[in-house]
Amino acid sequence: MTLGTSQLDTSQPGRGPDASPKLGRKRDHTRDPDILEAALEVLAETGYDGMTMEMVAARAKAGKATLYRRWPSKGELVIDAVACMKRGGFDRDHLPDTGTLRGDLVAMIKPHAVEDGARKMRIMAGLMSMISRTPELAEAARAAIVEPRASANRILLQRAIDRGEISADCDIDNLAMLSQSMAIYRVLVLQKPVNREFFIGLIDGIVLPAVGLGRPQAQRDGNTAR
Amino acid sequence: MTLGTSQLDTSQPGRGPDASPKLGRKRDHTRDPDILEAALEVLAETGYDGMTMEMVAARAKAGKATLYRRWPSKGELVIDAVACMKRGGFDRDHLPDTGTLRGDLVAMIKPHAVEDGARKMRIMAGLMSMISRTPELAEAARAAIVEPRASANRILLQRAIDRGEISADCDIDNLAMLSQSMAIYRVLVLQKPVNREFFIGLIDGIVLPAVGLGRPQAQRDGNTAR
DNA sequence: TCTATACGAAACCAAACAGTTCCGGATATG
DNA sequence: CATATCCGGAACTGTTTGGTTTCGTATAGA
Repeated sequence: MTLGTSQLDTSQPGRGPDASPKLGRKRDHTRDPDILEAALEVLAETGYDGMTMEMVAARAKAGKATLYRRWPSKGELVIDAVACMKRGGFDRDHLPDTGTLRGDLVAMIKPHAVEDGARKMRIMAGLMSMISRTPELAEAARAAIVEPRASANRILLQRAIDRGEISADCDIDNLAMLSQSMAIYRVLVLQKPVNREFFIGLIDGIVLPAVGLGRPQAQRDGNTAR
Repeated sequence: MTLGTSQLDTSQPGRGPDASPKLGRKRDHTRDPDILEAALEVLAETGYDGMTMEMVAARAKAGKATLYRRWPSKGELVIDAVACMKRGGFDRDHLPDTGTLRGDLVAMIKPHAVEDGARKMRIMAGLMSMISRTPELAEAARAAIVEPRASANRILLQRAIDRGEISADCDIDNLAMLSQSMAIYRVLVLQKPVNREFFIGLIDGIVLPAVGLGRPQAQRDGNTAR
């Protein structure tokens, strides 16, 4: 949904129907961003079940009461935190446009993007146990963590088709998810680092060959080391 | 679910020569297989943190005391259960050999294998939260759940290379993990079913094109359709 | 300055759960 | 039958933790 603004808890005594407080501080939940950020950090470090509200409160230098004033439960807080994690979403207009598919794909692998991706993978790992039991959370995670990159890849591939670089028959949908899938697998299952070389290897070893661009043997060194 | 003497662990028949008790019952932890099986079921259904020893005991129609007589902790039980989950491992000698890579890959997609794979995905999901904090568990899960299929794929690809069907340059390692990666992603993140069509689509849309066999529009009809 | 409000800190409560202990019963051996 | 062992079930303990309440305080508006 929208930011962390669910509905205000109206359990405070004597609140009038008018929502605008005439007196006292009017700033409304200033600490929300800090708390959400803290929740994401703890989530990435300990996973959903290992995470406690006290950890989040301590990390955000807040009190547990503040958390519960704002979110009715731990689950809601996590959903909100994940949903608010929109940063890193690739904007349609800021996508690389190098003229070749390989150039575009490689240009996507900025150090910042890799690092941010690793963080997201860790968050995703922390969510895994809960994700299969909370469709709402699954959707939030999908939209915030993996969909941005997948749709960016989809756009890049579509552009390559439009300019005639690759065939229109290509399985764009699966190809767009490929790097994310393999990255999750690598981090969560193989427990190996996801770095630039890994992505390059994927591009040159699978994606480009799969779209008929062959293996660009001259333009880089061997990645299929065994 | 109802067990009826699983063939998981054959530790009870031939007792060692040394440890033979002279009196009383000599059956040694007969219930172990049932308990391990129950642990896997509960694990798949509720995840590691949601799983309780009482659930496992109840499912196995055993007492909690029996569990703790045999395993020192919940963690140890889970590690053992995962490690004992060897079934479904593809034997090197029972792999399909149809003469073509596509034939072999498609032959791997038996209904039983798909169903079993889905179960393993669920177990893996349940383990996720714990897996990053318990290297021992991570290794057990990798060896029991994903490695068997990956290595089977590797063998199939290698055979295709050996017979000259595909180039030796292919990124075998990544290709062998591809279907597993995409399946995990699909089940856990996309929450869509992993069925035969999905795997066929992967083979025809990505794997075969990536190894230079092109898209087999002519050789098989109706398989790549939606 | 006064006042209402949101805040952080800490105490508190109830439920759930890992792990333990005890006991009656089943069962195989002698 | 006697005995030794293992089992299932249930009661019990101690701890953790989600969630609540209380209270002193900081702050912004009147």
